Amino acid sequence: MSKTSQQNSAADAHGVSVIHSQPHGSGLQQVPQLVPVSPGGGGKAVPPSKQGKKNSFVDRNSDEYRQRRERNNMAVKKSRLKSKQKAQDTLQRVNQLKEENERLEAKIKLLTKELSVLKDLFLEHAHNLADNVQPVGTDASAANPDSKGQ
Amino acid sequence: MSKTSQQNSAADAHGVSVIHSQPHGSGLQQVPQLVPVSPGGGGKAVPPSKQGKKNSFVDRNSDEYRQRRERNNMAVKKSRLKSKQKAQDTLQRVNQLKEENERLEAKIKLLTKELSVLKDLFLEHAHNLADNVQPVGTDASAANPDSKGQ
DNA sequence: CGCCATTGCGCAATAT
DNA sequence: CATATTGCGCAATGGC
Repeated sequence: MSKTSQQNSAADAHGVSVIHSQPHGSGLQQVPQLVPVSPGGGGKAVPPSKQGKKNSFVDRNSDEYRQRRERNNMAVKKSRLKSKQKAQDTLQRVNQLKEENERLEAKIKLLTKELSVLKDLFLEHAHNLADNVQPVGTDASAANPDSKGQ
Repeated sequence: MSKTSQQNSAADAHGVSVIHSQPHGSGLQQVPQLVPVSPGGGGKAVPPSKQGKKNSFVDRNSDEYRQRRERNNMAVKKSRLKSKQKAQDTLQRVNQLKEENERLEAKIKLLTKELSVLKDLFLEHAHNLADNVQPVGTDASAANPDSKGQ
């Protein structure tokens, strides 16, 4: 479980790999050192003959290469960490929303209850009007025991 | 994408790799073929010739090995797919909860409005009682302009 | 052109 | 012993 290490080569498409280099050596052999790069679509493989200086091969020994690799490895680690972090945040968001939801449901329950109480009061009052109360004003329309919901 | 076989080596701990080969050739050399496995025990390096059956080396050419690798690769793909799926589900869950939340908030708004209307009616009625109405029954409690909030 | 970020992939160690 | 997970490096590719 640590990192850094060593070598190898590949052939076909890109599924290659290996690590390499470490301070303390262990220099097993190296093998080709130049590897065809890019599997490309239907491209065949290495053009038989030449390749000026920078053809389609990669010198796995070059400092350039190693540096590039190391940088990419860092980038990859960083990116993955970020990704993981985001996933975790999302999970947290879910819990947060769930809590918020419960809070809202509770509030709804409360409001509903209050409404129900008030409506009952209205009904009761309407009954009172019908049973025990008489309008006093000059307008007779008030004698109407009218109670409607919502 | 394709698979099967091939190369490379390693040294220190594990960070190796490579893929295998391909039907059509590309037979770059092979190098060691036997790789020390596990940092663990103090195995030396590859014994030039044989290795009984199971010493601390891995024959990267063995069918056993290749089969094992292939199975693991499948498992890995499967696992990653599953993982991705789960992450996506979580995201979906977030949106779902957000919608639910909006729905609840709307409902709260509505209920609050209704309550407010009813309370206003109560107040108005209470004023009517005070201004134009007189209780007729034997019960005096009806004359009470009582309105309390929340 | 190069650089960093993402992403798919295989390997190997380890967890289940 | 087999599969599932996980950390890691490589290479291709996308975006700047």
